[in-house]
Amino acid sequence: MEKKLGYKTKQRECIIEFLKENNDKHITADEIIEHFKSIGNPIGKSTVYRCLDKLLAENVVRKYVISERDGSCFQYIDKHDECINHYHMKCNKCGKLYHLECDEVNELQNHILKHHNFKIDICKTVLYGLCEDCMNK
Amino acid sequence: MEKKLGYKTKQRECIIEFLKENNDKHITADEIIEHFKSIGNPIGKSTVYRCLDKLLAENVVRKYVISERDGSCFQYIDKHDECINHYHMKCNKCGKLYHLECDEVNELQNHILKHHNFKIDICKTVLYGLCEDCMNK
DNA sequence: GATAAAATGAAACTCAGTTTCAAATTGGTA
DNA sequence: TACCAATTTGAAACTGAGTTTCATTTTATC
Repeated sequence: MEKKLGYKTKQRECIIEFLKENNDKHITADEIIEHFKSIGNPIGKSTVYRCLDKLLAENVVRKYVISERDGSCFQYIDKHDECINHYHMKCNKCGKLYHLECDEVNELQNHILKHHNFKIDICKTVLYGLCEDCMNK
Repeated sequence: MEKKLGYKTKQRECIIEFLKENNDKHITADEIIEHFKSIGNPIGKSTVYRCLDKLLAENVVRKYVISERDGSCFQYIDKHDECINHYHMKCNKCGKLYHLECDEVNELQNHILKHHNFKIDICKTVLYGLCEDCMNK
């Protein structure tokens, strides 16, 4: 078993560190670019995008495609955290993002896997609809 | 009750007609533009996009955001057809799109509405994951 | 230190979608 | 029919996320 991790570079380490520090948030590529520019340590656009692609392939980060408009979000995967079992629900009207943790909903995954032969990727799946606040308006 | 339908224009009628004829497919804005260019009756890009926005607001068409890469898809809503009760599942690997019709899955909507106060919009929601073929590779 | 493989970054590009604005079309109304 | 305001059109320029190119730099290894 070889590890094909490629070379360790300063840029890569910086990006990982930044994502680690913010692993309770969803961070966009642009936010990474802006952050390093603002602290006087700019990292090129293409480097950031390429690095994120690699980190995704290596399972170091999760990618969320939440907005039609804005860019994809990334989140560092903490080995200790088991919070991969929640869905995202996004309101079409106000744009607010909700986290849905519910055993019954998670059961759905097993159902779809068993009966429809499809293995759902919770991270990439966003349930769109109308939130309570917007329903009552 | 006034109807604020705006003016009827040739372009608008052509686009509606084209979507009607293809209401078993998912049509992108670009496909509309190409179609009318190819038959020698070009419709401007901005007109197509604006028209689709309006048709969406008027509930004449449904909009699907299926691909990260390609454009959104539109589908004419046939009044007689009740087929709004199916989800889309998209394979992360091969990109293939599957239609999921299943009472048990649809039951999920009620559950989420009752217990989590969120009204899921089936059309806009795409379940991402791995399809059978790609799982076995 | 020399070397090959891999990573960087500036710049130019792609592509879906939006904005701008002058010109054309629509649906009244005199 | 002629006129008019409101609306729609479309070419062109723009936006913004993400990609590609390629010369230069960095990395790990010998």
